[in-house]
Amino acid sequence: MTKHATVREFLLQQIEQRSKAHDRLPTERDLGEQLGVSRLTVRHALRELESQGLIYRIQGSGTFVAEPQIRKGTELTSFSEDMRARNLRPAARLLQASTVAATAEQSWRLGVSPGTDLHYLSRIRLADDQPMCLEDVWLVASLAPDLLEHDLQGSLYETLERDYKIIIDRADQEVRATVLDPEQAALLAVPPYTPALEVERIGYTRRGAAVEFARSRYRSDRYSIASSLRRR
Amino acid sequence: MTKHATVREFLLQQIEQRSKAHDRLPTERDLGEQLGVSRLTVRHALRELESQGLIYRIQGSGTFVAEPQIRKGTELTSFSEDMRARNLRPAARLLQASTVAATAEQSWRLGVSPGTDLHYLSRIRLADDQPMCLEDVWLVASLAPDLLEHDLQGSLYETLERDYKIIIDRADQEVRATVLDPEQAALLAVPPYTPALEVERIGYTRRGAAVEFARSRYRSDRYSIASSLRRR
DNA sequence: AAGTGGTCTAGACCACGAG
DNA sequence: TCGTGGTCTAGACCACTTA
Repeated sequence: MTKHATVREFLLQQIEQRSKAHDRLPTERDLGEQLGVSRLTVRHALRELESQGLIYRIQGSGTFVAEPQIRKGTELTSFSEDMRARNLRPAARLLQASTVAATAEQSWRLGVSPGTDLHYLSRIRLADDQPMCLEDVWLVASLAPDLLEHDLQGSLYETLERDYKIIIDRADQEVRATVLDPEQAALLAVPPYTPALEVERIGYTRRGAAVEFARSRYRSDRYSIASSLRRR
Repeated sequence: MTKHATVREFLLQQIEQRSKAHDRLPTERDLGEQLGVSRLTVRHALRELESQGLIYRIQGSGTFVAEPQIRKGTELTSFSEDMRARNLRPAARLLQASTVAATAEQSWRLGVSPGTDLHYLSRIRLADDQPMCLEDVWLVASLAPDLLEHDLQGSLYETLERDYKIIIDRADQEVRATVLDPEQAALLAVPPYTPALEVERIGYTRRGAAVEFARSRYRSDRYSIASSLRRR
């Protein structure tokens, strides 16, 4: 536990338990003296809280508690994390799992040669046992050999981290509106041709190696993407 | 121009003109000595570049140029800024402009009393003269009196900033998939019942005062939302 | 005029990665 | 073992807000 983490936790307590929106927090100098750390350490903690949208600072005036926001921010989450954050229980039903050769499009997106082995998973993702989205994932097979012999009913991100020490640290994502064809609609238990949110994602490690390409189609009646945006 | 801004600009030059992805940048100590600033100032600049996804740092190893990402990050932009970033020319065609009394839902979202005066704008937003989205906006009238007498064919955010010194600094946004009814489809020049991205946004000032509530419906054949996400 | 956050310095030690 | 980024200190001055 670093010192700035201690300061951050202390402030989180204050904010959540003893403050309302727009309450003034102690000055940086006061906090440092009170907690026995330097002002820079206090500022480090405040910077983190500000980037999470929990506080705002006005030069010459002070530091204040922000109004509660709908969602923390726009951060990368797995389906399982996303559902838990919505107080829903995530699960998966495996439709198909195989190893295939990368098509031209897939190899381009994943930065590998065409024909490279990819693990392909097709799953229905469930939330509280109700169908939430259809998910197709292609993973670079050499990074996760024998993946298909693991349990594929749970969080792929957690399996990759636990069994292969692969952390998806960053992703490029594209969101668009689409409609479900009759087959897809049947799998999601909605009428044919209802609208859906289509999310395409390429996941990378911190070093920039592409690991997965995923395409998910979410039921529009049960799913929307909420986020807090900030200027600059 | 602060010193860390100078360091940041220097590094941007290096990254854009003399580097490839995964090239190693000079050490923090070297940069400080070379540019005549302290290590903390260098770290400030590096932190900004890291948060923009332009570099990544590995403790014990070094600082490296990141692979180019599809979009900078997820930041709050006006329609006009968004279109310009896509190399399209933004415009607006005004359908309706009036001052109305806030409904229960609107007053709740904007944090004002029901019945409060709101400016209502209904516009077709164009990109290179082609319809891109339908936009309905409600603004707290007391914050921007006489707004309806201004030019409403351009960027609302720029008008608010220039004429009223109001800066939308933060927004809570929700994205979902929907379909266009025949009237909406006609205005956007697409077939009825085609899918669309619906974006609802509440815009706030830095101090947390709600300024606008906007609902936009984007043509799914011309518009998608791309973003880079990061862990934590 | 006083107090706030914003910037900056010159040092120090620690945790981690690689040879 | 050595060099890297990560953390931290005790000061200083500046820019801005508020009274």
